[in-house]
Amino acid sequence: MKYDFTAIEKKWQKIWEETKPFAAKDGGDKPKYYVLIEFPYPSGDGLHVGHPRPYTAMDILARRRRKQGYNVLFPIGFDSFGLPTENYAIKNKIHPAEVTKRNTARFAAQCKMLGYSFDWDRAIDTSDPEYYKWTQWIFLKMFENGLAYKASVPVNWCTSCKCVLANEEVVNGVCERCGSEVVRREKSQWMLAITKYAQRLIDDLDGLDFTERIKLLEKNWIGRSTGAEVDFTTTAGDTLRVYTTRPDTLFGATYMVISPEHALLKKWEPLLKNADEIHAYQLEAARKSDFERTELAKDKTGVRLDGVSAINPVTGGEIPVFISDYVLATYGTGAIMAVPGHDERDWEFAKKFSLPIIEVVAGGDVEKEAFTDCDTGVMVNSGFLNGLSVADAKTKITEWLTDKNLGESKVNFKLRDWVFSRQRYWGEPIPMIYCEKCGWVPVPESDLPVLLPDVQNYETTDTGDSPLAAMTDWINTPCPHCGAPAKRETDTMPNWAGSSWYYLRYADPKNKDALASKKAIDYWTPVDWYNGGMEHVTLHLLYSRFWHKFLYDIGVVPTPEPYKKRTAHGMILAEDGQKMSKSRGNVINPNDIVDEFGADTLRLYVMFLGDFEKDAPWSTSSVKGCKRFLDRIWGLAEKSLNGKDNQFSAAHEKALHRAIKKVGGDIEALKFNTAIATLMSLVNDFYETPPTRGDIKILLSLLSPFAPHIAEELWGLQGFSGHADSDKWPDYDAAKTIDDELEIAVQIGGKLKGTVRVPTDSPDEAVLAAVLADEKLARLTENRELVRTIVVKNKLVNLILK
RNA sequence: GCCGGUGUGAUGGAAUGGUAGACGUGAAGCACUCAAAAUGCUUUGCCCAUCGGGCGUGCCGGUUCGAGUCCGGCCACCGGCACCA
Repeated sequence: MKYDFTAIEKKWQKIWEETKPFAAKDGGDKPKYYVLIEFPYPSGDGLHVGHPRPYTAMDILARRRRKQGYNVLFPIGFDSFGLPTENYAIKNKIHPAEVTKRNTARFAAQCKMLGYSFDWDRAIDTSDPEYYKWTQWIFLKMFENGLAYKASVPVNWCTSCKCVLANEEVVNGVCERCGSEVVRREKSQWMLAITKYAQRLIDDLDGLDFTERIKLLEKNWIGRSTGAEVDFTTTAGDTLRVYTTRPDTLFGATYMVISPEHALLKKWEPLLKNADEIHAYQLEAARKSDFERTELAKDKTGVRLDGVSAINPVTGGEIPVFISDYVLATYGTGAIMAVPGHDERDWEFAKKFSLPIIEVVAGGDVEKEAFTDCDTGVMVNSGFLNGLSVADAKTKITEWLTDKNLGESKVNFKLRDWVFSRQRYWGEPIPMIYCEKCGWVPVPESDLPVLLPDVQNYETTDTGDSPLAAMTDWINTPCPHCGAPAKRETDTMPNWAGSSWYYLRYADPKNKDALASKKAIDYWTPVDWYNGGMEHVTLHLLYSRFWHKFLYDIGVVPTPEPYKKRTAHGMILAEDGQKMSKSRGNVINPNDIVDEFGADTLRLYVMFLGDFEKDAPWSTSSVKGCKRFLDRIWGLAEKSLNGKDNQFSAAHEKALHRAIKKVGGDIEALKFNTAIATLMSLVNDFYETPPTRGDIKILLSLLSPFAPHIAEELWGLQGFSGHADSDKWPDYDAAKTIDDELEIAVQIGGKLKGTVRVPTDSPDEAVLAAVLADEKLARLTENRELVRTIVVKNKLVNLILK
């Protein structure tokens, strides 16, 4: 009989659909294990061959855990709110909800085609009102706790489309759609105070089993720095507060720079003799996009404030104040003290504007370049700090500033609060109402969800408001507080909202009274193993950790962290080594591969093609190697075999024990490629010496997480009891993985000269005797004095001769 | 510029400081076949060669009995961040 993968895969998928062997049970005797993949965004293109890599990996893990006796939760859902769907809907004039329905159906069918052991009964959809009701509820809780606030922040504004653009929509400083200029503009937006959690988001990484590169990326992104805030008095009378990480260099501060957006500029306007020039500079800076501001960074620009200067608090000297766009309004206090001797940017600026450069840390040549080394320098020209190391000077000056009430130590983060408003239709409505009298009033919990109304036109508007702004019937609503006429918020949430808590909903996806029951959350969370893309580490992963911590603080979840373990997969590249993308036309569709080779082959291949954590190019011609492997297994296992079901043959006993150990260990270490190589070797052995029933049973049991359909089919054909996917993961006997006799490498002076065979665990003398008994090796040692012998047990002998 | 990562046969990739190249692809040969495909078996890092020997993991050095692996200094490529004071 031929290996008819199409029929076999359909058969088992139907059985799984009907008998639901992968449905998770809420409770029971077995220990729980929660395996999570990043749920897909159901785009119109369907699954591409990149999706199966992480999905198959986690499916293998989930299937192994079930065989190990765990109660496994391995859920799936759809992150369906978002811009691509909305744009597709606009282009094709189909309602986004309709588009979502079609796309999710297609994705689900594709996932089923690949035989994933998801618990489909728990499938969720972030655009389902029953779901986003709770996304809105969390937002309300955040508002209640002072974490959600409305603020005016700079956004990308297209001068022609008259609307706000996402950063991704700004390409080389111009609007992606119309090619016109994009400027920064202040706009009132809902914000989430993620910065209040910055310290905890860093600290709590320590206790988590995340791969190091993930932790590092999050830490760098949050960007903690320690320094001090220092007050400078000005001739205008106001205090100008700066943030610095080098308070030790205060004596070397020869000028100050404030950002063009700094609030004091407005106040100081009457005092400024060159107000026009400053205005022009401010306008120019505003006109520049972030992109230009950083690209043109090499050449420093700025304008000196004519009419206001500052006093250095330690020297008492009067120093000039500049505005320059190299100082960011959004970091620190939006103002800096400039120490050109010890900061590269300040040095450049000082050179350009011929400002004095004072050396306050000895060790370099400040006339040639800024000396920024903190470890070796000694303080000079710094009054009471002279002679101290940089570290000691930092401590002393900070104490001094605190003492004199001129400043204090301060920690800053690069992380900014999260801009949470989108002027788009296809997202969760932000459940807030604006009342002239009461201000922003939250929608009462009992009125949730605030349903996304049906609109005729969901295109963006000329005014930059959400398409919802035209829905007067929907907008106008009485104030929940005083009953006066009021208006709903028309902005929606960003696509990261629904995915920030979805793993909680899986615990209890149909709950109508809470985002999930306390019992279900206590039982299932935290997620035991979460795998996803590296590109989500600084967005989704961070956002969801933030939300989870908030939910922990208000007593909704029992742990401070949502995910115990996080790993990340590499991308599958096209055959040319480039990223797969529709525009390059190099995308591989999994359906084509499944049609030609079968789902089991595709699953094997995506796991076999390289190191799971690294990018790897696709190769259609290599896929057939995996198909051949399955064909060879089929050839061995479809016919009737001798032997007992639960006994290994003497010929294969060692190889089997080793394979059980290796495959299990490799799955845990994400080394799926070598796990499959081990199985391939085993099959090669079986072609040399025919296997017994017991041998084949183990092979199928180990294979079943990787290629579940064929394993199950052959299991049945052999008449083994039960199913391959529920059969206990086999145990190995460490003693039986060891050979009786080994080949020992023989080196002379560190160079490999030959090998000898000796019994395992032979004493050193026996090994040496074997070496001398070898004619060739003995000849090489003739007439030479043995100076030293190194023996590595069961591995190698190294003879050092004179 | 800063922070990561990577560099191994024709090729995708294996190798707790201990026999480099497992496993797969490709290629060559043999068997089966009228023939081809499929399948099975064999060979396949490079150089000289008869046994055998020499050289080999981006480059240069170091540590070590022994280095793809550890250390120092380069080079190249990929990714992220980028005037964060």
